[in-house]
Amino acid sequence: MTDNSVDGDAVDELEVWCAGEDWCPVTTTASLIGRKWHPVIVHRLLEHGPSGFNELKTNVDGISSKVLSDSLENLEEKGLVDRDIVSEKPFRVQYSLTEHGESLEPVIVSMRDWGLEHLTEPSE
Amino acid sequence: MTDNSVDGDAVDELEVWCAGEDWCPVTTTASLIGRKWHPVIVHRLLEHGPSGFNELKTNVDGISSKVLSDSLENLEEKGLVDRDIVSEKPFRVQYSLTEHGESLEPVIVSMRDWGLEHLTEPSE
DNA sequence: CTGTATCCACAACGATACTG
DNA sequence: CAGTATCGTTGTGGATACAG
Repeated sequence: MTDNSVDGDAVDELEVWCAGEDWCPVTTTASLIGRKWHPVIVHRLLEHGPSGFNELKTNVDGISSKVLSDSLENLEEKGLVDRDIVSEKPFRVQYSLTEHGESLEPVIVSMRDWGLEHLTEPSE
Repeated sequence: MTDNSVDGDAVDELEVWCAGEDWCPVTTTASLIGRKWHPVIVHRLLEHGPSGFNELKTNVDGISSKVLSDSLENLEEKGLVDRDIVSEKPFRVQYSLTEHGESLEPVIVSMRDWGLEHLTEPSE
């Protein structure tokens, strides 16, 4: 390895960085968002910005309260999502992405693009 | 599709394509590779090319026979991976990516890059 | 080498209902 | 609005052993 410059042209080839080491960025990334709903939730937050619980629930489409709740808790633990109480009287909460979470945008975008190009028919 | 509205400048904003419809490319993509090991396996196949079972098992690092077997079967069902018997006498098999599977490269690369940039310390 | 056979544990998911 | 409580099902992961 010349010098493992992480970005830019290093992308043209998928090489080393995992050789010999016992961790791998793909593995680690997958452990954070490699779940059925996590990428979708992050995506909705990217798309719609900070959202309330039910707003998110509606946007995510098909997720149950419990699963959304679990997922958000998990994303919080991982430092990808922030939960802020914006109002006590009418109890309102806002979920938003942390910087860490926002940085996932390229990943989510690539997933979206792939889905758009290769899965135009979900019935497959 | 070089015309892809999906890439390039379209990325600056994450908008529509999911509005009103009951499917979403992110959801669908996540349902295919939104698992702990799937992206890693696909990555290894991208990196090392067609691989045998144990070769893959070694490369994936830490995965058990059962889980790898299960995952490969799942990836096959999804049309992302092909399994070819290359030799009967000394029984040898080769797993390789289908075109569909190879097309996931940008997604895997983005996951790798994100991991490299944001998770230099897996201990976090 | 290429897996399968078990068994087990636990996480994820899902539906429904219900509370503050 | 923002969740929790339950319960049940399925999926995922991991260890060990064994078979073609």
